[in-house]
Amino acid sequence: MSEISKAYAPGDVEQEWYDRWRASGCFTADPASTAPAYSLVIPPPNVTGVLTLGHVLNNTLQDILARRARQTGHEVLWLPGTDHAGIATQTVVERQLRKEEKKTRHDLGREAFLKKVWEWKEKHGGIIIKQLQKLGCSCDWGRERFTMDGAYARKVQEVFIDLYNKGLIYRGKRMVNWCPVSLTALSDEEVIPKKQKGYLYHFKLEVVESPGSWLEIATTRPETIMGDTAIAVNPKDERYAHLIGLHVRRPLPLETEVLLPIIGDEAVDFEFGTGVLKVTPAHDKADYEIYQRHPEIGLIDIMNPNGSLNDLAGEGFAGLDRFEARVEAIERLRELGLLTKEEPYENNVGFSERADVPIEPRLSEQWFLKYPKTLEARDAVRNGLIRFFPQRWEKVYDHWLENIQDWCISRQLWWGHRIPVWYPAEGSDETPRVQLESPGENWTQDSDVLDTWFSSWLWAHDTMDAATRAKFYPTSVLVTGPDIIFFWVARMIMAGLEYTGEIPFKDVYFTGIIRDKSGRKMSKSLGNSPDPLDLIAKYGADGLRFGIIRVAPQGQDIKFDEKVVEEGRNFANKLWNAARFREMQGPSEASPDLSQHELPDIAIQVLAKFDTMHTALREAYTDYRFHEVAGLLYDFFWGDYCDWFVEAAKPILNGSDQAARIAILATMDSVLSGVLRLLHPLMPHITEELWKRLGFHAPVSASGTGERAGFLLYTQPPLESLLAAVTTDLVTESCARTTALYSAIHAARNLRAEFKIPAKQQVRFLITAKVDLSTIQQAVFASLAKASEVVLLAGAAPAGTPSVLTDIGTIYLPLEGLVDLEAERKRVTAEITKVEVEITKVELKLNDPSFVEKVPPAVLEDHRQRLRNWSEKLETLRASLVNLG
RNA sequence: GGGCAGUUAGCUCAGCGGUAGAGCGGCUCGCUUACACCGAGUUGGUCGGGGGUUCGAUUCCCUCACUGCCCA
Repeated sequence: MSEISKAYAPGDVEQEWYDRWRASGCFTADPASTAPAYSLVIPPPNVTGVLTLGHVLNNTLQDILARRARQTGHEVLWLPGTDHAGIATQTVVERQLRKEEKKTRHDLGREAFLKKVWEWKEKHGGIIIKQLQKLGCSCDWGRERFTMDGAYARKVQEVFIDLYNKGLIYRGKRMVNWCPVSLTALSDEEVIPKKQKGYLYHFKLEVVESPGSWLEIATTRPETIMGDTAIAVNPKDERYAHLIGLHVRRPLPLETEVLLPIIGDEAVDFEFGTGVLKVTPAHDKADYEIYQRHPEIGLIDIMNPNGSLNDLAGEGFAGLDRFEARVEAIERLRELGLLTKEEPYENNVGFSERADVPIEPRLSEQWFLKYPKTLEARDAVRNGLIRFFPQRWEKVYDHWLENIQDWCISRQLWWGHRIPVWYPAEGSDETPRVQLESPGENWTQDSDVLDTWFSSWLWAHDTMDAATRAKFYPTSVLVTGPDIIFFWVARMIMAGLEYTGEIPFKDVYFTGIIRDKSGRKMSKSLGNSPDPLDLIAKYGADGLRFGIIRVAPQGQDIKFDEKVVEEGRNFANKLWNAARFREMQGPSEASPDLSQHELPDIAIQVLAKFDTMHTALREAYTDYRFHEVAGLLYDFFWGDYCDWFVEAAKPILNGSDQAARIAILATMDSVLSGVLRLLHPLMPHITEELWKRLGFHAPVSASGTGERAGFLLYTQPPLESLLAAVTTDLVTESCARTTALYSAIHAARNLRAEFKIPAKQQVRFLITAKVDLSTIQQAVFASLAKASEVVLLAGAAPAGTPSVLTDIGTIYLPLEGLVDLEAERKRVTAEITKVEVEITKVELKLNDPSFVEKVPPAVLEDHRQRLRNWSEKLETLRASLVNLG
């Protein structure tokens, strides 16, 4: 066995194991396997994407589930891939084209441009995949999919055709969310409302039929005045109702004189502004609805697709950007003497998710989908067929489905799945056709492509071939962020129900969102998003994984601090060194038969702690409490095993009792082997490495013979209690004895510190024991309390000796004249006061008749015991105070 | 405007009806042959405010305040 270095260096270890797993086909799912299936599909990251901490969290969780499932005997499929991210990818390539060739996509033409995008994808599109591999993700890479793959893309178009034939897809001229930068329509879900500080502009208009009476109007968008076709008031509003039917003169553009009718519409809010609304049907969703109720007012579109104003906006406005036009409009109103007030105002403005500019409501011809299977999708979650973790997202999901709007699925882009609709040549009698292939010459295909989500909603099933689907669909669980609950989760449920007749997954786990130290969302522009690859280089993938999981409680957002990764790295190092320590004691075995040994109390205690931890861990897995899994392993291993058991074991390992020594080593092997197996899903590389280094890789069960058998990755966690061979009575007693011993050691160390005994200095302890102390227990006490000698006394120690009452008896620290009696009296007196307070608290409860009557017997007994303990302690303290004179 | 989270030690967060916990930080010791990416000890909290239910509330209910997110 090679010697183990002092500090764990993850770099090479992680790469080597990852390569070895892949080379041995450990991640490859076998549809022919008879083992129960466990499957998940990756939420496909954007091909233009690079790994973020959000991906780290999300994919580590999936990897944990996948690896845990393999260890517990499942045939696992974790299917990876990326999506083509229509807008994002097209934007990236267009930018590159502009920079390198000073061309636009129109200069190249559709076909040549798409060729460029594919070239870009082949060259740069795999970055995030490589990064996921660095993280240790055990995806079945042979099944990697892309939403533009031939077969998948064909399926997307077939679905369009099918839904069209079912009458669910239609084309229509509607108000849509228009992105003036990407020059495409967006779905409602792609619009992010942001609070914006601006102004509410008030201006007044004279009523034509009633000179001298003015109407004051409040608006945040004076630049759209040229598109106004009416003024609306609420017919129930007594201030204005009598004006309905009259007119005002529209102030802009100056050169065109237009009279706007004053109309009545119930939708007008009395409270907002002045209660008088300018109606701009072509540039506001609510106004468009008013127009639909009052079509006689007409509509005027004054904007170009890029957000600048067109000729209809009139002289001085045409050609201006919408925000320049706003300034200009205010100026004109001021000049006309119509502007009455500029009031600071904060409102919500919809921003384009991708381009991060305010969207423009715009009337245009688009394709829409009436969602299929909405009722079934709702019921699936309502009835618990699909479970959400945390459960509260069910309400959000339900609410969205209840108020669902048709989905605008067309995008004015080139990169994506082109809409399979064909139009006949102009002048032809033919009607458009919806089909995959061109009907022939002179037919032109719809120039739009489909929303990227219209392809990814098929991800759960159309990424699989027939055999794979037969074995692995529906998938077991989906791990994703709550921010795409509508974009993806809900739609995937509908698609699954529509096209497979089944739910696509049984559980959905929603992760938290990773924020920076001060709670801000991570973003490129803020520069507050650390590169996970840097973190991996610095702390190892295992350290990063463990650190993040340990601070990621279910469904809570995470404030990220590099410190947590450092802690993960430290834990890896602790594990490494604990294994190193074991190695120094001689050969180890993976599954020692503990029934062959007479186990010392401390061994039984640590094994019992392991069993308790293991039980809690199994429970934590059942409802996806990963941070608890990490916490349980961390606390057990660092605290119970390293700090206490290993330290307590040292005198035995160095002692002459060979039977005890061997029993301790067997205990260490059991615990280490158990911990490595349980920790593997969280920290795959280091555990696999140590598994091998400790020689545990010899078959654990006789059955394993395949290629996978030698790997920890395919090794079952302990199937039964490590203490199966020990009677429960003995376990209880051993644990009680050990707990008493350890707390006595703690008290003794505390006593040393109180009297400022240097850590290095060995001292004599006297113990008036109230229990039998075995040789081993005495040795452990001496070793951990750094005692030169432990003397068991029959009676009390000499007057003036500092002491402490513990569960094993009174411990004295004889200091022969070194004790400052006054200081010691002070210490004891302070202690007495504390104990008296505790006694008062317990007595208060016990003296309350209703407490004694109503409380459960166990609690009552607990309190009585507490009183006995404190009283005993008080007596001892009082005695020692007397003792001090 | 509606909904959902959150408010616990200096910081990040667990706990959620019966003596307030962890990690980090602070302080005091210690490079003791697994580990200084460490060990020992210690400090530190009227569990956001106010009501209520209960023998008992950080934990359940109501209400208010602030913070964040989602949907209008």
